[in-house]
Amino acid sequence: MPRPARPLAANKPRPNGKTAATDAPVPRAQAVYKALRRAIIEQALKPGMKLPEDSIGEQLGVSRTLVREAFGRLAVEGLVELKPNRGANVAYPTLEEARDVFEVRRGLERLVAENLAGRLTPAQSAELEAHVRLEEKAHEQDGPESIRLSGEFHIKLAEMTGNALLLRYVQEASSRCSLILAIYGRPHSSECAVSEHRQLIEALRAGDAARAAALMDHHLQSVVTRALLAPRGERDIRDVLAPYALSEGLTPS
Amino acid sequence: MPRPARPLAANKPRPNGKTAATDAPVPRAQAVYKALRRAIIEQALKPGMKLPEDSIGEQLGVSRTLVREAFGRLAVEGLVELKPNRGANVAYPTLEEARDVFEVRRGLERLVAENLAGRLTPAQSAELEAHVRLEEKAHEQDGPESIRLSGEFHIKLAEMTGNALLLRYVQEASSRCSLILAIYGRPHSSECAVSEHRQLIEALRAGDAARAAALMDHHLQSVVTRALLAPRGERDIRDVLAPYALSEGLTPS
DNA sequence: AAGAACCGTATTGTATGCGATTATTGAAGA
DNA sequence: TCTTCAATAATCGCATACAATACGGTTCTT
Repeated sequence: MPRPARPLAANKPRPNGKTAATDAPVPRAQAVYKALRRAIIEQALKPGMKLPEDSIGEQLGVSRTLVREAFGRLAVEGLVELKPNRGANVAYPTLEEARDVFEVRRGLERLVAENLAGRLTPAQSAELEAHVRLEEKAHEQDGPESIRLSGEFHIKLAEMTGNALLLRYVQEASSRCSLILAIYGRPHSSECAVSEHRQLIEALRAGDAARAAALMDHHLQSVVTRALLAPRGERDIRDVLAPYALSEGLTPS
Repeated sequence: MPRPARPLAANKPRPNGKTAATDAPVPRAQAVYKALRRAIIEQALKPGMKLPEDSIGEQLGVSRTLVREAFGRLAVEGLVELKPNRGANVAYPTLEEARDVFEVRRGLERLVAENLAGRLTPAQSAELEAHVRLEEKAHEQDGPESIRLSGEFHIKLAEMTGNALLLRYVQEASSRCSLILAIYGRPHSSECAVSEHRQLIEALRAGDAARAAALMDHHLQSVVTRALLAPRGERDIRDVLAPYALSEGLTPS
């Protein structure tokens, strides 16, 4: 069912011939990349889902060329799996990969904490406080809002280091964590304990690098145990059926 | 001057019609990606160099499409800079970016050290020892061999963690370090002190995670001070002229 | 002669098309 | 009824073609 396929938000007609102030003609390839990235992170595209080039291109109003380019980049970031001659899927990390991601993330964010300890400007400090207050508010009605906010807290911290590479890696790891929690996480345990965020800010402001690092480490560790313990949606049918077989005295080959 | 343009190692004509056993038809896009990546790391393509799509495609025997795809991925990894409508260049990291990369790398490799401490199998241990011996031998004649080997030592360590993401990040950081040292590094100070590698192995084998992490940290720190201190080729004319201005009592705006 | 506007060329951005590979369906055989 | 196999449909891999943009040199203006 080929729907109208509106040509993506990008590059509006622009009434006057002049460039409208700071209007860099951003390549649409990047727009496609961002769109897919968001769709995956927000789980509009679910883990493991097939990603056919032309239907996606149709939906976004671009040709397969651009979609392919986006796939390539997303594959580097581990958000899509690219199988030769068999197309692309939203990545479906194994439990092992999940552990790897969390381990690396812990290392990275520990670095963030160490970097930031004793270097927060009053403005940054205030921004973090405000953010935590938002988290608390959202935590009460426990919507998806809560999840998004706790994620953003960590991104904000990474931004404040001023280290672009560190930010990129933290973002990447975070994205993959979203995927992972979508697969293996409990329904909606809002992943981060707000109180732990508070303590962390405290340590950062006090300039206690070691304590900040330890808090961060522990914080992320507990995210794993809190949210990641129960593998729900199995990837392989065999995993789903195994317990049934056992209870019936059958032995899977 | 359009030379013959031999079609890349990929997909040889294959005399018999049959697929030769385990012959996965690797996508040529990936071959292009790898080729460019290596060329950049080995500095056949120098930092800042222009990368025109069609001449590169011609040389590799592929169309611009594949070259562009490769550029996209390399850009994600920070090895090329992609400017809209103005093409691609080999990345030319600023000193600030350089520091960022080294900081992240330190964090990552510290993680490697912690992960590996007390977990080295005898085989791995032996492999590392052998590698260090190679380094020592190469160190005497101080060729480019020496540099390559010290880099590989770190990659080997990352591999041994079994953490794919960690390996990827360490590799990425290493690649960018190559670029950085090509710009800001001393001519051929073989970057790593072999003795430090030895000590590290020692600590890993002893299972002393804290000491291993500290050694790694210190080791990478000293790479920076050893090799990175003297900014040679400046990117910006202003940097070059500033000292002259000062010595003449002029004040740059 | 210095600067601005113009135009041809080179290069990039994107769509489309064709051959190749894989998935699917349905029929014949066991 | 369950396989095996073949024909067809769907999808991918890649090259090519066309449109849009930026660069360099030239000419025109002041």
